Amino acid sequence: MPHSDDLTARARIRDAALAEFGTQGIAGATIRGIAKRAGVSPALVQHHFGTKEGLRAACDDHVLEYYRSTTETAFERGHISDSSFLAKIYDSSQPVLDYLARALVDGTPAAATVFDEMVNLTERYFADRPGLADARTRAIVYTSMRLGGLVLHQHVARLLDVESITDAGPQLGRATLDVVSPDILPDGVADQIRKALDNYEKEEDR
Amino acid sequence: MPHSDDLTARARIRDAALAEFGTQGIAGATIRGIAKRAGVSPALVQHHFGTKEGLRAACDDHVLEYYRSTTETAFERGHISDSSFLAKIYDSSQPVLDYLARALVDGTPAAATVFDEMVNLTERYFADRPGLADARTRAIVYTSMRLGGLVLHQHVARLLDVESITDAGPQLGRATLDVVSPDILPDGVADQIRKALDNYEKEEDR
DNA sequence: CAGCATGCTGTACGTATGTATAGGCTGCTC
DNA sequence: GAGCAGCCTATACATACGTACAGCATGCTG
Repeated sequence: MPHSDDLTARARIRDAALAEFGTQGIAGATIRGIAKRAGVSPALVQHHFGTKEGLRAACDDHVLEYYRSTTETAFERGHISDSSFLAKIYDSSQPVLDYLARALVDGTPAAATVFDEMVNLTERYFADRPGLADARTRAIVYTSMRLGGLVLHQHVARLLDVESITDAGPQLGRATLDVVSPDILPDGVADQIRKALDNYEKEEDR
Repeated sequence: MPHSDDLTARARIRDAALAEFGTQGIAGATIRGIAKRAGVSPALVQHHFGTKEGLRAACDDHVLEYYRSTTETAFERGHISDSSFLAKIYDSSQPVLDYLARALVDGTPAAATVFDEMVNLTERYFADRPGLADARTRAIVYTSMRLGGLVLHQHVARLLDVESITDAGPQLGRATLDVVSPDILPDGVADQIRKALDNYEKEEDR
């Protein structure tokens, strides 16, 4: 599905850029490398996006819009349970995930925005659970922890001996449930997620 | 204390490299930039470390040795409670932390080793707690989560409005206690950490 | 004091990279 | 069919980078 030939060249370049930025880092990626991956000339990259920075900004826009649309549909369907929402993110295409992980470390504006909005969502979602720290700090720590698995995906995948962490979704979901305190989740959500994980695996077995 | 003039030029170059690699990324850092930061000529960098890759390897070695020595002293003192151990890591000098965070994402050998060893330690430390996932996967997820706060330190610091996350140690510690399930920690450890945090703050107030 | 190793610098070279420019091909409009 | 706009390429250029090399000062050794 990804990288199909029926995409416009512009879209193919953007996808290639996401992948290259994601795997090589923003500084490490090159226009020529991106062009090669997209199967076009380096000059076409410049034609569509102007400069490397412009291309990176376009990637930022794309990831941000992707993030916004997924959270929005999650909201519409009413089940903005934090986990299903984050599951959406993990269902993103690999290039988008790789880029987001890198962007969070390289400090692009979109990554900062995604982080901030996730913190805001989490803070609201967790409501007023009692704890040692204030709700805001807890939301920040929780978000950094959940995204940690994304940013460090290569190590998680390596130790689990899978190609991509998306190949170990339920396993990771269960372990996450073990690690995260049920006290900070709204009542009943933990059970809800447990059931969802079971159903997911049943469907996969068919 | 860091970056003092009484260090050998070789050590100053290494520290400068840690900082540059950490802030700019490995591909983004340049020999010239490192030399400038260290206050030496670019040629001296080459004289001491040969190539950029050699310099990076030296940084890897340094971080790995730093990590090993801190975990070792923690072992010797008998309190290899995971948290105090991770607190040690967070007490590392800023350049070392920055480098480690980048190295985990850029995928250097030392970073992979640190990750693996932390997983092993965590797995042993958590012993045989019951849970949905196996102990190994839980250790992997837990480690990725804890290191997530390190790798994403810039966003955590930004939202907490502090210069460095080391300026918010107890606050982050408390929030972490809120987020992490007490069930996976050995009995009594949560209380232990709580007390340690209180003592730490008392000492700081003096 | 001659010889030499060590730490350090200045300069130079080849290459890769971002970017600018000129031009070609296709398909549409009048 | 002439003209033109959009998509695309080939070539060229300036810069920054990693690296090689020759040389200078200092201090130690015989």
